[in-house]
Amino acid sequence: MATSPTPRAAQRTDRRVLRTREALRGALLNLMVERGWDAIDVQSLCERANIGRSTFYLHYPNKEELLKGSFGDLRTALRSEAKQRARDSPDQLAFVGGLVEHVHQQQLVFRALLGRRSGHYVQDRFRELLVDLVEEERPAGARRSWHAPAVSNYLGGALFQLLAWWLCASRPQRPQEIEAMFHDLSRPVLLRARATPGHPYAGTP
Amino acid sequence: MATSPTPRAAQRTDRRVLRTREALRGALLNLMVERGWDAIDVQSLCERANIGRSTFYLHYPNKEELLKGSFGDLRTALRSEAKQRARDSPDQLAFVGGLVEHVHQQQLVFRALLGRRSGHYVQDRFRELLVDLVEEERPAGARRSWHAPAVSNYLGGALFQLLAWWLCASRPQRPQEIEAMFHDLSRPVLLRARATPGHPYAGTP
DNA sequence: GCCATAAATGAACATCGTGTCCAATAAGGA
DNA sequence: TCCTTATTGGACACGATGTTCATTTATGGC
Repeated sequence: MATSPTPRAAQRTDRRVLRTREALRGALLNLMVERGWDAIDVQSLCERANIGRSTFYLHYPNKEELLKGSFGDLRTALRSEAKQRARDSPDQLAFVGGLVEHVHQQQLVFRALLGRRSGHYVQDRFRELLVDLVEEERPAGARRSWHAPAVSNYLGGALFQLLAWWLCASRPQRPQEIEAMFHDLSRPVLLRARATPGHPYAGTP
Repeated sequence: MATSPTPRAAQRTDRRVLRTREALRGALLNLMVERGWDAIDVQSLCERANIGRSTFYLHYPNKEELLKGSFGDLRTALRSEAKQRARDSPDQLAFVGGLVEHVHQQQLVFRALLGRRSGHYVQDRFRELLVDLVEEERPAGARRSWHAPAVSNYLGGALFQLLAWWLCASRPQRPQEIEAMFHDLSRPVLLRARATPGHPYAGTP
């Protein structure tokens, strides 16, 4: 039960559990912005959600699992938005535009996600998500050799850090500027990665 | 006292405190590799170091501060190595070679530093360190406009994630391959960043 | 609408890690 | 040697975690 907070089927019809989980996710988002992941404890989570503490453990074994559930939502949202944008424009990494815009609109949440007061678990999953999104948008032909995932990680890490820098220092740059910059810096990376289908990085034994 | 574990002067001559702090740093490294940052508590730190628990608090207010001290050492080590390499070769980002080699030799430690069982605090400081190293090696002329730090963050994040991917999936790539790949992917980024001294990312109002 | 089922509640409990304090002891340095 | 300073270990209060249970309350099938 506690391990599958979002079963794909509507097997969960009982409104009570829906309300409870909804409230908990709201409280999580709320407190994340307010205090940062580390400073959240189950106690305050339940208070904010107006829920008994024992009820929490009826749904999730710990706060990490609650986050995992909520994160799944963000993941699917970003992914579908990404796919849509990918259809509209044939450019590689088309999802970045939507992502940056989304991050900009939800500044507070993402600052909590990426910032100094975030948590290791949160950041890792977000970084992983970015790398995945990059990976998915790269043409299948470019995925042959070992350095394909390396390039995805390179770009994903770069995107992560660029966003973190943008958000956490509360820079005045507009989202379009960030997007343009990322594209400008990444285009040559993609071209170079595509142009070398073999094993170009053989090193010097 | 506890806030300055590495005073630059030899004001601390008492061997007892030196031994104690030495032992604690050793234990930290040891347990970091063995369990990961999150799973370390002061108790086991002291046991491993053969030190009374109350003694720990005589030196550091918590385990984060102990880490901060140990991290300072790594920072200066990498930095001096970076400067030396930078003199030997005129390439930008010359420090990467030494870094990758160092990471390779100390695989276990760095896997603990970057990996899934690391901690938010650890990762953040390491990422920050990489961004700083990139920043320092970039020519002064390229640091004018707002996007200079953005480029440094881009590259630092990319490097971080590339290393993390390399280490944590225990890829068979040799350090030279990783270094070559990073340089290959980053050279166009540096060129592009240098070629546009103005505000090229104006966006579309 | 009734009722069996399932969820929510709150209080109590054991457990663990933290950080502080202190008196006694051991070791260092001049 | 002798004074100073670090170490020691045990006790303490505190706060958060996760579990259990008897009781109350809401839901959905009939």
